[in-house]
Amino acid sequence: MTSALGRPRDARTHTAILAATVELVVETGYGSLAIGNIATRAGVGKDAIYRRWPGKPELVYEAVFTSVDASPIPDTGTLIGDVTVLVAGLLDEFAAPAAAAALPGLLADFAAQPALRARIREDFLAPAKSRLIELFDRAAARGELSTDIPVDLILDSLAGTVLFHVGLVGAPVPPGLADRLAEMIVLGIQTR
Amino acid sequence: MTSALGRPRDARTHTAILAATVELVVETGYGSLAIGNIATRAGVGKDAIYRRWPGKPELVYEAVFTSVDASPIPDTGTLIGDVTVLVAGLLDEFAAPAAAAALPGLLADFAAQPALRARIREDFLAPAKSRLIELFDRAAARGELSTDIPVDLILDSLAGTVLFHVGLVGAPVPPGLADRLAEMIVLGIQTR
Amino acid sequence: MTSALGRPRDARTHTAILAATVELVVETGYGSLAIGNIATRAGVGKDAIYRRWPGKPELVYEAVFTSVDASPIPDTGTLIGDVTVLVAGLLDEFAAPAAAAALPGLLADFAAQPALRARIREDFLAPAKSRLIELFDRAAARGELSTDIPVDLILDSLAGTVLFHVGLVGAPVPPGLADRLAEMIVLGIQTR
Amino acid sequence: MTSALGRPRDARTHTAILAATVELVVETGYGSLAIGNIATRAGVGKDAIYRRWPGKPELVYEAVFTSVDASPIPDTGTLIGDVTVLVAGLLDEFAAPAAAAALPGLLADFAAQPALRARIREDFLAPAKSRLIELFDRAAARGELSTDIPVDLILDSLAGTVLFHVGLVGAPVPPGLADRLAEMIVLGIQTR
DNA sequence: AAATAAGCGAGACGGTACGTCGAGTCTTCAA
DNA sequence: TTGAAGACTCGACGTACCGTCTCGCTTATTT
Repeated sequence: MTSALGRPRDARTHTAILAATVELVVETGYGSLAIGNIATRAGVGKDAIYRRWPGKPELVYEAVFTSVDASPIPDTGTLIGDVTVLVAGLLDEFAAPAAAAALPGLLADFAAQPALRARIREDFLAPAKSRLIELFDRAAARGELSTDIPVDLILDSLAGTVLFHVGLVGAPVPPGLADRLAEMIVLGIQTR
Repeated sequence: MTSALGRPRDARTHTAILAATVELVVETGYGSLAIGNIATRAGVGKDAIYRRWPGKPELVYEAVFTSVDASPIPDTGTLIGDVTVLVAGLLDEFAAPAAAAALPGLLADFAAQPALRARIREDFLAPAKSRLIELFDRAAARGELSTDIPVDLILDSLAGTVLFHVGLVGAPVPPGLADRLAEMIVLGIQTR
Repeated sequence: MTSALGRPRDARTHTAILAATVELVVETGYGSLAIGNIATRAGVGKDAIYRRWPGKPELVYEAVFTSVDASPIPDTGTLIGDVTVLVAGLLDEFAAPAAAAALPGLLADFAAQPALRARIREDFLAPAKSRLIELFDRAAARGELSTDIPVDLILDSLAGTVLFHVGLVGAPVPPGLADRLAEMIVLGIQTR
Repeated sequence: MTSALGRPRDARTHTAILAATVELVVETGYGSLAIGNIATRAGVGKDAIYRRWPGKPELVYEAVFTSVDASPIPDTGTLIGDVTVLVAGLLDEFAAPAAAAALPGLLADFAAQPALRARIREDFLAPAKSRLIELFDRAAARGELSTDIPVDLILDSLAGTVLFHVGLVGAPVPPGLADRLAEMIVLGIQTR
């Protein structure tokens, strides 16, 4: 059991850094976000940041995406209902101001480093995939679906579509987007 | 007709800059790509670059995406065939080494600037949309399709899926990806 | 006899360059004086300047010091009177706006290049020395002076004092400066 | 008493910068002296220089003229002796390799900026003037001198002559220069 | 008249240095 | 050991001039 030696880390420092990060990423955008500015805004030294996170991508990731897997797996009784809830959740999360501001740059930095690239798969895709599989298993048990489902393709489609719309097109999310996207994909795979 | 005044710009300089950009973006990645290094590699002064392009995003865009709209609109006789050809074209273009290396960072920079964000819509989405509409019109004429088609949603899905897979997941493109994606989307809209 | 081949140089171009140089050196100072700006102000190409002068120092020198040796050798009847006139002439010339603005930087550039350094001696010191010698010869003939006069030292003193005051101290020239300087030096050498 | 906050400036960095400046100004001359090269030679970042000095003139001034007022006020018993020592000191200081290399360009830069121009008067002329006044007071007490002495004129003459000779004429300093200059000026003012 | 040749304004060209900014690390004192 | 402050090296930024060059055009002399 490792006991803490020396002065313990201050939780308020942690909080202040994350809060400052969220504020600044909205104000200046991810690309113009400087660690030094975050430190100043948080009333903190730069080292206090580098002591906790290896760099900007990891810090922003933690600051912006806190509740990724907090939401429970939906169970509405129909596949299309479940997928709609899932997509709506994605949209909610990615369309938030800080997320929308951070996403393109953040993804670019993650994509550029193999080590971070792996985290996209592990932290984001893998849990989402297991959720999807559960939905499909339930749907198959109800007889809604055949068994050989291209889960990876569906995952790429759902996430890619949402990210593309929110992060790159930059347009506001139209009302029925989640419903229409879920319907299209589910019909596409149900029809064989 | 205004005749050119002063010494005209050297086409070889132009070419050398674009070539050096493609080389370096593959070698170092978009984020580490420095204008000064491009200039040195091209045997050119930095001014020669800034005279032609306002910044790194515009330069890389022109260097990497040259033949966006060069390919003819496919006409295979079936909607699913046409869309497959379209998606395969997207995959070919985005999976090329320079494009794959440049894409995430490039999209981040474009997304960060409203002026550039507009260019995504104008230079990329608008032409793609008109192509899609033509395919759908032909399909509707053949009776393959009803008339109220969510073109924007389909566009987001096709482009988003391809970009997500190539740019972020970073995995090699599996053999049948184009066919399976096209099939899923087309079935998804034909059924409803 | 070499006859002029091709189009002869335009005298108005010459004039315009010199005029623009004088204007700009007063407005911006010697250090911030750029050949390109002179060309623009004169409505002229940069080559028209480089065709006539090797560089900024030579151009400014010609633009600012036109009438160096135009004034006649003074002959007032007394040595002190002659030297006073000489010093007053120096002060007039060096205190003019363009000259005062150009002098320190110009001298620095001349001093930095051995080739130009020689021109200080030839174009400026040598003629002044021969003038001084004539004054001293006349004074010796009148019995005002012994014969072994340290002409070089006197020259350094007169020129150095005036340049130091005008160029570096930057103070306005006090009324009796020429008289008092001439008196001090002449008495200093007459007493021997 | 305010205690120093943050990491204190490293004295070795300071020293290394000044040493590199002296070396380079001798090797390349003042005009070709580049801040970036000084930084490289000193093994230091450019910021470390700009943090301490506002620009090249101030840096070179501090690097080259360290011991301006270190020498004690001479007291030889006669005015001419005292002034000779003073002039010899000026010559020694200005004829040193680094000083001779820096002087013309340095003076030009100082003269070009009003703020620096004032420093010539404050840091250099004012102390020298008070020294001169002390010499003259002692001489007057000994009866060597009348009381109304044009101190400013004498200062301009001594400094101007030395600077002109060393900085612009560029000739080596002849052996008896200090004696002869001091003699001329002192006789010039003693004779009334 | 045609050929030749230099001058001319405009501006592109390869360089070099500028002064600023951010990165990530290090060093001080205080808690 | 944490923490705020700020100095440290490094590297890229975008700009400004340098002095040269390459255009189309003009203005002279020579054939």
